[in-house]
This record gives sequence, C-alpha cells and structure tokens, in this order.
Amino acid sequence: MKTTLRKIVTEAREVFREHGYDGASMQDLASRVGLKKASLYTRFPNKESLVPEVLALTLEETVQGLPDPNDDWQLTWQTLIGRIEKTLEERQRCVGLHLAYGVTSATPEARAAVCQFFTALREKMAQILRLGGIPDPDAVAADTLAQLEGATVWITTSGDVTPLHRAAESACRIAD
Amino acid sequence: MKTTLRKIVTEAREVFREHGYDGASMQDLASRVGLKKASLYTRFPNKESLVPEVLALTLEETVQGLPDPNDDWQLTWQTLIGRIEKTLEERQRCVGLHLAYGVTSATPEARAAVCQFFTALREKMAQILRLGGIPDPDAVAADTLAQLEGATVWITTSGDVTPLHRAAESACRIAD
DNA sequence: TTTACACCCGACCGGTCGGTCGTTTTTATA
DNA sequence: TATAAAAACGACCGACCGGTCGGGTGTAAA
Repeated sequence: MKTTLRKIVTEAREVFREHGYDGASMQDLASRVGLKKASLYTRFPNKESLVPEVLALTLEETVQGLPDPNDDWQLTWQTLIGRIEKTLEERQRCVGLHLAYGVTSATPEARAAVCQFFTALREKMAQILRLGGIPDPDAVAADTLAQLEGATVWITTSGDVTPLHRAAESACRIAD
Repeated sequence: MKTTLRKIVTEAREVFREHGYDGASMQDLASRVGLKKASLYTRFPNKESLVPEVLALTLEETVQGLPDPNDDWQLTWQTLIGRIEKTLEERQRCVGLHLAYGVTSATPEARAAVCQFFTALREKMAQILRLGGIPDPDAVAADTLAQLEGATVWITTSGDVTPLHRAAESACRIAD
C-alpha cells in the first residue's frame, strides 16, 4: 500500500526539518516509520532522493484545494499565507529553509529540488498577486516568503511567534 | 600568539555557516586552520564550545566602531544595516540562522549562545531605533532582521540577491 | 644548561553514518 | 494452494565522526 511510502516521506520531512540534510539519519527515519534502515532502501535508492519527494509533497499540500483566485484572489492569498503561517508556527522551522542551507554541490539533485520548490511556491504566490493587479508580483512574493521564513529564527531561538504573526498580517494586508 | 586562536574561531564560523552545527567537522576545521584535529582540543574542550566564540566574534565585528547613534542615529542604523547586508551577500548564508536551525537541546550551551546572539543584535538595533523615536523598536528590529535573514534563502537557492537588497533598502527607509 | 610549559601531532577509541547483500517473510495473483 | 514478486530484515562494509592519550618539539624563564 502507498501508505508506507507516504509515511516515509512525511516522516522524512520532519527529520529534515529538525536536523537538516546532513543531520538527518536514515536510522532515525526508519525507526520513526517503524521499519529497519535496510527496508528504506527498497523504496528509495538513497538519502538524497528523499528530498525531491519531501518538497513535492510539501508544495502540493500547501497549494492544493486553494480557493480559485479568479473568483476571489484576496481570499486565495490570505488562505495561502494562513497555511504557511500555521505550518511554521506548529513545526517551528521551515523544511525548505533548513534544506536550502543544508544541501551543497555534493547533492545536486537535492539542490535542484530545493530551488524548484521555492521557485514554484513564489510563482504560485505571484500568480495570485498578478490577478489582483499588485505591481511587481514576483518581488512581492519573494519578499513575503523571506519575511515569513526569517521570522522562524525567532521561534527557534526564543519561542517568540509574534514576528511570524506580524509577517503574516502584513502579508495579508497586501490583499486589501 | 592569539593569532591561531582567532583563526580557529573565524574558520569555525565559515564551517558552521556552510555546513551547520551537525555538518561541521572538526577535521575540516583543523585542515582549514592548518592544524591537526587533536591540536584543536588544546584550545577548545569540544565542538560545542566553539559556538559561543563564533557568535561573540560575529556580534562584535557587527557592532564595533559604529558611529555614535546619539550624534546621528540614521547614519548608525544605515551603517549597521549595510554591514549585515554586505556580510550576507558575500557569504551567502547567515551563520546565526544556520546555527539556530542546527542546535538542539542536546547542545544547551550552543543553544543559549545562539539565543543570546540574536537577542543582543536585536537589542542593539532597537536601541538605535529608540533614539530615533521609532515606535515599537523591538518589533521593528526583529522584523528587519527576519527580512534580511529570510532573504538569504533566495541567495542560496538561486543566487538572487535582489530580495536582500530590497530588504536592506526598506530597512534603511525606516530611518528617513 | 636545565626545567617547565604550551603546543602540536600520530595513533587510536567507541560509535554512527549512508549504503549493500543474502535471506526470510509477506502479499498479490492465478 | 502454488508461485512469483515485493517488502522487510539481520548482518555487515568502509568511512568518518567527536574526542582522548602519550609522546615529541619549540620556546622561554631560571
């Protein structure tokens, strides 16, 4: 059943989120899934190949079922921002950011996946803003994402979520 | 000579910046300094103890010799922002952020050092803003730092420095 | 010249890493 | 129920990890 495969990916996401790419242990991942390490390698050829799967799932979960921006782009935007805010607040860190900092030229496929993830997310955000006639939507999308992710440093260091909330609030104000 | 000790700390900063806490190798650090691994342990008891030194040095370099904010707080603010911007652009990543994501409860001293680093930097920024009569200086300082650090994700993923430049520019506009 | 000390290093420790292999167990099909 | 594929596993690999130890080595004070 695909259940196991999906569980590997979702648990891998948490391992990467908590420990980054280098710090993520296949042994740790296996025990979280309830398998032995060797069993993981029947599904994935290596650790690096987990990264694209993790980010693809994350992107999909982030944008799936969003209200149609052609109907009400403000609602779409605010829903998207709210989802990101909620995830970051609950999980404390951004997987994408931890991976972006962790992957190097030694893991080119993972590197490409991280790049794709952020590009796709920014493009999705820019699309919505474009429908709202917001000027320079790519820049606004990139800056909004930067603000939200940067706010997680305060969560991890001091548990302070107010910068994240202010970031989300000011992002939502773009659509007013 | 203190030269060796300082070189260890400055090189450790680059190792942490590039590889994070877990990924940083004492072997790697030693070879960058031009020593053998065992020699590092005559200066530092363990890897964790490098973190406070690295962050203390970074904080000191960031704020030392800043123009007196009592004379011209705008100049002080913009100089500080400019320094952070320059470092992030040159080095591509923020050591503090990589360490913030990398240290866990297993390394409490490192964790505390990271917390202190960001708190001190934010407080320094807030002090300047306070002299300028900026409302809610702590929040503004935290948000400014978040925006600058978040912008590094675009540098690492795609080499795009424009989000960082926009962040710095908008930060400088606070003091106008 | 002796002594003492800071420093450096080669060799080594136990442990964990990502990954492999041969075999056993489960599962789907027929 | 027979069979073949898929999945899980225990044991193992070489490499590297953070860290230790005992023995040099250069230097400076006595």
